[in-house]
Formats: sequence, structure tokens, C-alpha cells
Amino acid sequence: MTTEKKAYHHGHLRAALLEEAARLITEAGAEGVTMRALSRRVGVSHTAPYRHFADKEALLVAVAAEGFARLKARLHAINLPEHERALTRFQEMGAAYVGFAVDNPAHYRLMYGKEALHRAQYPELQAAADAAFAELVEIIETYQALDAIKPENSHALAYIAWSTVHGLASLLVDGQMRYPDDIEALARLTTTILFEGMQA
Amino acid sequence: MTTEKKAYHHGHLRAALLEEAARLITEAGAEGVTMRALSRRVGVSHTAPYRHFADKEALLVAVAAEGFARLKARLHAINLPEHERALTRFQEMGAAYVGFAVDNPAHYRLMYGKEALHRAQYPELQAAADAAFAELVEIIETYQALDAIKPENSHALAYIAWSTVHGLASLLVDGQMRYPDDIEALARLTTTILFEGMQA
DNA sequence: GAAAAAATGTTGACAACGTCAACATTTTTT
DNA sequence: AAAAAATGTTGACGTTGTCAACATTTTTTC
Repeated sequence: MTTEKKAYHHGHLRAALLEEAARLITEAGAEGVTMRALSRRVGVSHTAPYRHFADKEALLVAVAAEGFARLKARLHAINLPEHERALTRFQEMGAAYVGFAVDNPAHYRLMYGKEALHRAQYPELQAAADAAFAELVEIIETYQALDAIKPENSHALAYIAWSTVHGLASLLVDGQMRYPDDIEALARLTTTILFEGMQA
Repeated sequence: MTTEKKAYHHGHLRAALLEEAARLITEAGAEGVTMRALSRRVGVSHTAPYRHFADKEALLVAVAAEGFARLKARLHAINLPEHERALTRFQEMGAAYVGFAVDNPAHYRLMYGKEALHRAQYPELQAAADAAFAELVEIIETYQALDAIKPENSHALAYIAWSTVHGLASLLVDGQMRYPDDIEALARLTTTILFEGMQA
């Protein structure tokens, strides 16, 4: 119920910082997120954030983790009939994944940027990313059981699927593609080729 | 012949800066590259670089461009018999590409990082990246002519191949993969799946 | 319910950074 | 040899992340 009392200290500074950071990142990119600018916009002193985050990196990691949660939600929002064909599921997931990246470029870049390197130090982030990956492995194993996908190591296949879709998302987000007229079509063609290559 | 006169002003400051920046980036990552640290290490005042680069971004772009040149060289070093099978060529190229990224992680990250966004403003960088892509398109068209690859739009297929390999490289470089015991094997499996999916 | 402790926020400082303007020196052009 | 251009230095400015010291509020404890 996002109340807005501002009586005593602040009340929900942590949440307010995360929210504003997400807004800032969208407006000005990740390097536009500065502790001081953030504090200014939230209306607290420039060191107040340090009561909630060890340092700037920790704050950005929290924003990234929240990004993973949103991505996960978006992938979950796909609702396909139980035994839908594997290809269709791959296409839908790929399109949703790429769609998320394109809709939230700065966020996506942050999620996979340099902060990710220290992921092991941030259990929150690690867990968020792991959960997403585990689901992918599960889907692949399901289809392997149905002989729709090669019986290769499922983790390796999951990494490959992730690579493919992450590669496309990255190139798009980083503005490397010259003429991506129809992003969704490209995403679908990509997942189709990936799937055909993985087929039993 | 990398002479080392340091008589008058400096002589080859520009080259020295680029060289040292590449070293710094390897040692300390991209954010470790600071105009002042760089100047210190090269032995000039902290504003000397501004005679050769408009600003820090321009310097990093130059380093990135040099990275693209090295990547291109590495891909060119692959020497396969003229009419080698398409699969083999894909495997070799993929492994070389991923190998470059893994061997030069900070460099690779810089090449595809945020500076890339402004690529259009830096003809040097744009050209370096374009050349690499054009070669990929050419290879695909060659194999399409031999009916080894689907007759889909060759640019789209080239983007997909690039995505796949870039995705794998990115995940590895950014430390996202949990157990990449054998990177080369994973790269080869990836390119194999990609190729099979692209097959006619 | 008052005193003690913990949590939360502020002020003011610091060093490091990117960059600019003014100046100095060297090299090149004329 | 004089003038112009290229290259390098000094010193300043505003901004940043972060620390220490202090202030205020909330929570805990007896």
C-alpha cells in the first residue's frame, strides 16, 4: 500500500532507494546512478544510503537482483498448455527473454555487467540467477525424456540455450545490430534454429 | 622496432598510452583505467593524454578498436583447406572467438561494453566491427551456395551465429557459468548445435 | 515508563577523478 | 630567424565514493 509518511527518519529508505535507482538507471543509464544524485532525488543526505547498503556496488547488486526477479516473473507469465510442443515453448521463452532485455536495456546490462563478476559474494544475486537457470535445465530434461531433444548433458544444453538467447539480447541491447527491423521475428528464428540443432 | 628515445617531449605518447592502457585493463579491469593512473605509469603529466584523445571515452574506444583488430587476426590465423566442411569451419571459428574472449576478458568486455553504444560516433570502431561481421556473412553465403546451409536471409543467419558465440563468450567472461570444466568442448558443442540448426 | 542500546540520518571532511584554462617548451613551417 | 603549430605541464574546478563524528529517533530492557 505504498504509504507515504515522512514523519520521523524516513521509514522505508531502502525501498525508496531501490525504486529510485531503477528509475534513474532507466533515465540515465547505469553510470548515471550516483550515490549523491540518488540521495538528492530521494531527499536524504548523501551518506544516508550507507545505512542500508555497504557501498555503491551492493546497491547496484540489489537492483540487479530485482531485475532477475522481474525477468523470472516475465518468463513465468508465459502460459502454455501442459504438453505444448517443445519448439513453441522455446520460441515463447526466447521471445520473452529478449523482449525483457530490449524493454529494460540498462537494467539488463546491469544484471550481466561487471557487478555480476562478484556475484558469488552476493548470495541474493546468485540465488536469483540460479533459480532462473534451474528452470531452464528442467525444461530441457522434460523434453529429453520425451525424446524431443538430444540426450546430451542437460546442463551443457541449458548453457547453450542461455548463451544463444543472451547473445541475441546483448547484441540488441548494446546496439550492435545494424538493422533489426523485426526483433521478435529474429528472436523466433534464433530459437527455431537453436531448437532444431538440439533436436534428437 | 619499438625504439625507446625519451629525449624531447615523448615521441610516441599516443602509442605508449594505448599500450599501457591495454596492460592496465588486463591487470585491473576497465574501471582501473584512469587518465591519471595511465599518465603516471607512462610518466607524463595527468593532462598530457588530452593532446591525443578528446577524452577518456575516445581513448577507450581506441583500445577497443585495437581489440577488434586482434580478434580479427586470431580468426584469420585459422587456416583450413579450401573446401573444408562447413561444420569444421564453424567449430574452429567458434572456438577461436570464444578463446579470444576468455584470454582477454577485460578487453572483450570493453569491446562490447557501453562504449560500443557510441560506436556510430567512432568510425574507426564501427569499421573494425563491420569488417568482422562482413566476413561472417560471406562464409554463410558460401555455404548456402553449396546447399550446406538453409537459404534464409544470410544477414539474419550471420546475426544468429554471432549471437550464439558472443553469448557463450559473454557468459564465460562475466563469470556466469558455474562449471565450465572444458570451455573448448562447450564451444564446439555449441557451434555444432548451431550448425545443425542452420543446416539445409 | 525511564534509562540504555541500537538503528537511522546528517555534517563535514578527504583523496581521487575527469576536464579545462593558462602557460611552457619543442618541433615544424615559412 | 621568425612565426606557427604541436605537444607537455601546472594548477584549478566541480563531482564522486566513502569515512568519522555527531545527532536524532526507535526499540529494548529492567
